[in-house]
Amino acid sequence: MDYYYNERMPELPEVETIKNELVPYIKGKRIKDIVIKRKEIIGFPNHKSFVKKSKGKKIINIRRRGKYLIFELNNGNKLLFHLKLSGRLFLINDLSPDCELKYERLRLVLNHQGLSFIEPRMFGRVYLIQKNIPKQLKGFQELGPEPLERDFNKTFLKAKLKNRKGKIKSLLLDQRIGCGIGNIYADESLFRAKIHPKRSGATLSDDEITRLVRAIKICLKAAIRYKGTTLSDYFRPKGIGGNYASHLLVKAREGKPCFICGTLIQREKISNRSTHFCPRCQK
DNA sequence: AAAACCGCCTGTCGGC
DNA sequence: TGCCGACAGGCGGTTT
Repeated sequence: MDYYYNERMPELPEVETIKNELVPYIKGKRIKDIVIKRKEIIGFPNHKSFVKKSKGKKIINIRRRGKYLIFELNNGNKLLFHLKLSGRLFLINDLSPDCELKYERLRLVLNHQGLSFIEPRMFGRVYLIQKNIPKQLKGFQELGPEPLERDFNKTFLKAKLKNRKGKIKSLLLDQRIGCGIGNIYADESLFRAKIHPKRSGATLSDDEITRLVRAIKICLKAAIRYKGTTLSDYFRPKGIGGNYASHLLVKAREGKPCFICGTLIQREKISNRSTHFCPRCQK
């Protein structure tokens, strides 16, 4: 049975792809102007200080941390983007003021090029940070280790799951644990690790934790290789989608046969999140 | 402390 | 066909 797929948010592989594809166009470029079309899109500070502290500065590097994109400026300040559910960053060549992009909230004007922050739902934000991290970015400060780095391992995850009664699905979505993981890759990872999403974190055995760590790394790496998952709203800076959707094992496959055992994939709300899993393979 | 729940915001869908 | 309530969802905030 088909239904409307709301799994649309950029997660780690999507943000990583956006970062990789922005670097050749943006790195080393000067921000000649900043056009704010909706000032609420600026999470910190107020929009006037935001412009004052970033206009005319050079973008010396672009990094990713969790689901955040970080533009490092040559004055030591940083621009942090969070795309949340429907945010997109588009490279544009037409810089004329009458080039109206639907849902455009902010535009960085560079040399002969622009970077447009499109965000229909207005959940996404851009922050300017200097030395001190504002309280709105507490979550950024508390992010756990990057899942593709060595310090995201069995020891780390075991410590985090110890005494946790919550369901493993929701624990993976906690960015202090599953940094950069969202609704798609949480489900994909649990399927690959053969762990039922409703299992309480504390009940996972050492072997299951090892499998989960491996599964997370494999899923994320594969999705990066295919430049992310486009089900509805994620697009890369040049406007094209990612190619991982056809490789998904459970997400968006409700009612379709499990690739391992043929049982129909189920969808259920777990901790208020639409969750896909194989009721037979995942224990 | 941690788990559960709420609200932000807007497009899309299903029911009538 | 058009209206409208329900739904989705990351994450910060609030309540339990």
